[in-house]
Amino acid sequence: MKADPFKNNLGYMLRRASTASMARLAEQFATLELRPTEASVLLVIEANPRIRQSEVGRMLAIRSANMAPLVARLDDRQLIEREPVDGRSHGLRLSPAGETLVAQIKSEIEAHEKAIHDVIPTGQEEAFTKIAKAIWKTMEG
Amino acid sequence: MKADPFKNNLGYMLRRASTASMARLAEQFATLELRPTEASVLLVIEANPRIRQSEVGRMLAIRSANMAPLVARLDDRQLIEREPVDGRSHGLRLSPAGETLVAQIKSEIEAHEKAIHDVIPTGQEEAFTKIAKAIWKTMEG
DNA sequence: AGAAAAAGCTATACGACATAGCAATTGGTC
DNA sequence: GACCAATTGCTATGTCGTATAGCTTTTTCT
Repeated sequence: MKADPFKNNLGYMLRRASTASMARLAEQFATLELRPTEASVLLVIEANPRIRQSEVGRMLAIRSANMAPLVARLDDRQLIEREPVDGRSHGLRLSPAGETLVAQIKSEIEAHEKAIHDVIPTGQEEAFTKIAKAIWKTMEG
Repeated sequence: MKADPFKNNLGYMLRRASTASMARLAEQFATLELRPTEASVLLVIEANPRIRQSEVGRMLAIRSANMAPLVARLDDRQLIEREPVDGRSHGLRLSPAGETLVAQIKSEIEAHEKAIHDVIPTGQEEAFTKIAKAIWKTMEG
């Protein structure tokens, strides 16, 4: 047996947990021909009809340079519709096909969340989530 | 203010926490001209002198196809040395320069761990780490 | 009116990870 | 001992998320 220098290393556990969990989620979304990032964009649009893509990018930490082709793909697939808000920006909203897809996304995410919850000792889910959020907010920026 | 569909979403918080924390760690390592993955490989080698790179890959979940160029870089920089173990594999160990660098890596990681710990309510660090590890082990494979 | 900021975009690069396929060596089984 | 399967290390290549640089057009502020 080899010595593990990352035993009980908080940052390392966080990374492996996130990677493993995202890999599994990506598999789920593959059946919808969606990547996790695309799914997250669709969810934000659904929750905020007519949102500008710059705003979506700020919420999800996706730069405008990366939002552009991403949104273009969703538009090409007719999952979203763009309508001008002013001369420089579009408001995004889901198309009917997008609405249908988001319903499936939500169900996949629900299953995914449940799978994670099942690993956490009862009563500690909220505390864990809060700490993860605190780490995010503290470490970013 | 926009509606956030990921409010209290465990998987999403995990991902953002991990991304933000890794980005900060990568900045720290940049001064050493090291990427986090390279640093982790050096730590495993230090903890297990003469380890084969296939074994390092298994411990860190790095495939042999990706290990090969990674280890080659470390060898080019003379941070590690390879000695034949049998006809098909090398044993890896740190060079003197590698030892020096690992000391710096450890100090960076210590600071990083402390920064995360400071965000967690006292007494909950261990529980949090344990849960992260459980999520990793459950979700992977 | 002019400068600064915001929005969307293209081109391009990097880092981590993936698959496919290959040569050489080792191990297990008949 | 011969043979097949597994292991090791490797190249080539693709994907995904993210990054910077630079550009145009439009809006906002002074």
